[in-house]
Amino acid sequence: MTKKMVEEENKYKKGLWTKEEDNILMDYIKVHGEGHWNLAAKKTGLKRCGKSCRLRWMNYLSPNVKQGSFTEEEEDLIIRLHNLLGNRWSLIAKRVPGRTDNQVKNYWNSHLRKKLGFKKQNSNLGVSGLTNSRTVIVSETPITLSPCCNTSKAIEDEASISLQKFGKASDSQESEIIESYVNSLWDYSESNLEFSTPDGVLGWDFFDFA
DNA sequence: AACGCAAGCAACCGCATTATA
DNA sequence: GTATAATGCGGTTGCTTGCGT
Repeated sequence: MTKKMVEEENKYKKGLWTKEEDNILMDYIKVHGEGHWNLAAKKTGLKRCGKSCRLRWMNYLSPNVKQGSFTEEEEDLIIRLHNLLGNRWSLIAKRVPGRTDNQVKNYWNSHLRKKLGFKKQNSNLGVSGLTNSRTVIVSETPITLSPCCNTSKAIEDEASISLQKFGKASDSQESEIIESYVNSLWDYSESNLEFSTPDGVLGWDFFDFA
């Protein structure tokens, strides 16, 4: 390792944030607002990179972040959203008020995955091809669900058609489609749901996004 | 009391995407 | 159109804490 590389590595502090660092960052954001994290890192004199400042604010310091353990309602919501979206933590977090993607991800990995008997898996579910099958593809044993609701199916079909229509959609287009799809499905599912499964393991509607 | 182990979580890393010059 | 910087995301790491022996 060259001297320059060592210098570069020592430029920024790593590890847990101290109370003092938190206060410095909060004071800065109170005055200047969020954003421009690299500038914030420089101006505050914190030996942290902009990325680290952003993460600290987003995941811990922001008044919008809810601390403490997850409620049953939140847990329920996360499970349902994960079944719809896969490991798209930021999308899931947007729908769990006060929770960050990191919180949701940690909670899923440390509590829910175990609880539900999910295998560890690399998944980028949720985007590249809605199918008409209703299969849980991330559980130990795939569960095929019987389609029992025309409205839900219609919403799913519409999302599928939209995605096909765009062909190779850009990420933002795709996100938009998924967003509206989830909204529709979510609104719908709030008032309905309880799909039957052959073994009764899970009681909601699942879609195979693979 | 001391040790080892596992769980939980904060933070880091690498990559992708978006914005700006 | 291209290069560079900034931001966002998801996977992973490693420290802390609690529990069992």
